[in-house]
Amino acid sequence: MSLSRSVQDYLKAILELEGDAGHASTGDLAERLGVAAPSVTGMLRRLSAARPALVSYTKHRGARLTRLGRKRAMEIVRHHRLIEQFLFEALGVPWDEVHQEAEGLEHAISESLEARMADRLGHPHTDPHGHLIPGLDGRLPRRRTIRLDRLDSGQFGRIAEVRDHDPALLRHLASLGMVPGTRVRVVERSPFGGPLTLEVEGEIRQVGIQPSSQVQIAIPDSNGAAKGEETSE
Amino acid sequence: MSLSRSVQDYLKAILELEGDAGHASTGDLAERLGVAAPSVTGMLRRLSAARPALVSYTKHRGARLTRLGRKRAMEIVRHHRLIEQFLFEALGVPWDEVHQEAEGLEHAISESLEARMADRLGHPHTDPHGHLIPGLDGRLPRRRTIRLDRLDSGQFGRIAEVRDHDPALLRHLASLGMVPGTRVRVVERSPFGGPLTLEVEGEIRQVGIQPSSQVQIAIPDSNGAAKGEETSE
DNA sequence: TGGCTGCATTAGTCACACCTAATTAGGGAT
DNA sequence: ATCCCTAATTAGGTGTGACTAATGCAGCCA
Repeated sequence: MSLSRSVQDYLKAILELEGDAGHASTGDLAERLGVAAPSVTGMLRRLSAARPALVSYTKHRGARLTRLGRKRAMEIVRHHRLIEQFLFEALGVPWDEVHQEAEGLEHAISESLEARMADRLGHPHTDPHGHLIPGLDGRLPRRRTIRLDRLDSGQFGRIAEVRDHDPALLRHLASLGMVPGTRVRVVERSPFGGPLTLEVEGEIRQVGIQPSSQVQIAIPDSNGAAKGEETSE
Repeated sequence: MSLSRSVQDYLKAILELEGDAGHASTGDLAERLGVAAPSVTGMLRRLSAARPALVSYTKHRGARLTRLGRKRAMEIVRHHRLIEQFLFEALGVPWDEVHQEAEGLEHAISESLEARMADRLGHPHTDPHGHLIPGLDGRLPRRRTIRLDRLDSGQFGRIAEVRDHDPALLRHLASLGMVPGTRVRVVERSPFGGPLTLEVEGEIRQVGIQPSSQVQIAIPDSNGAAKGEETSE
């Protein structure tokens, strides 16, 4: 039983909102998917009524993915991120465009084509925005990150990933050299949501609080796996 | 105004049937699209009622594409064939699988991604089955071909293109070395739909009438453009 | 505890694209 | 000219996924 395009989009959106808030509310889903709230209620009812259920849903209390729903969602995310990486690496599509392209292609690609792409890319672990690519089993390694705007003055770290929905934001970040892997240091935090002063690749930059909140900084493993990188400074 | 996936599939099917028979009948469309005949009638009514119309349709008389409909259909065929060529050349997808993959991807690819793929491939003129790829303007150069099973004994020519819908046929042809560009000669024709005896790359082969009918042989230009090839024998 | 406010749900439609069953039209054979 | 057969159309219905308008619930503030 294959899932319709709409259903796939709902599952992916629920997965992402769950990551942010623990559950996906009707309103948030409606906004993210660009549909009216009643459409969301209707879909959640159907998804939770299906056997086996993909979503668990209680009225007025939002939705969560079931184990199976999460698996399906992860498969879609795998498609999406592999496609992004392929477009970026193999075809040179700019990193602010790959998300939009992948949004359509993720529903059209076959498993065998996906396998071929992964092969060609050497089975990458991340997409162009630094997001981890789930394995074929739908599982992801855990990775601890912290939002750049939550770092204190003087702290530093390496950019792990950036939110990919807004092309303008991505272009802005790229123009500042802020791509995954880049090392940044917080020079100063202005209070009350003012801009951050950062050191990026030796340059001092002012970055607004909004863009900063879209950037995740890697938290090094405590067991020293990433120690080499940290001490190379 | 973008066309739904179904509409795109109808336009493409009408284009192909028009090529074979001059017009697309309800029944033929239903068979090709895998839907019931009344569904086709309904769609043709909608397509011909739309302003601007994509299809001209008279009851019991089948459908034809309008100028605009043909343009749209050609755009889809361009997507399809470029994707086939890309999968074949850039990803090594076997030629009997590319059609099926492209069937889904053709509806999901953006113009800008298509341009990038065309660029990467050096703006190819044919797909892996030898079919011509329409230009961005939706136009195709004319090319004269004749079905292999219509060739007389002793005649020879170069394979221009082969039908791509049946993977088993494609595997069969590939196993005989019968791919676009290959030179074949008709050694003998059995009467009453018996097999053809061919010479392919120096080998003598028996080929059934059904497979032969799916192979188109190039008819050399009369002005001698392809003369060099013909006389090199 | 009562009431307000905002968010969510129910109620009722619509368009799209499909289906089966019943009817009608076209075109060749008698 | 009529009959018959096949193909196509009309009639009536379904599931999906969306919408607007109207109603209902939850949680907060007083």
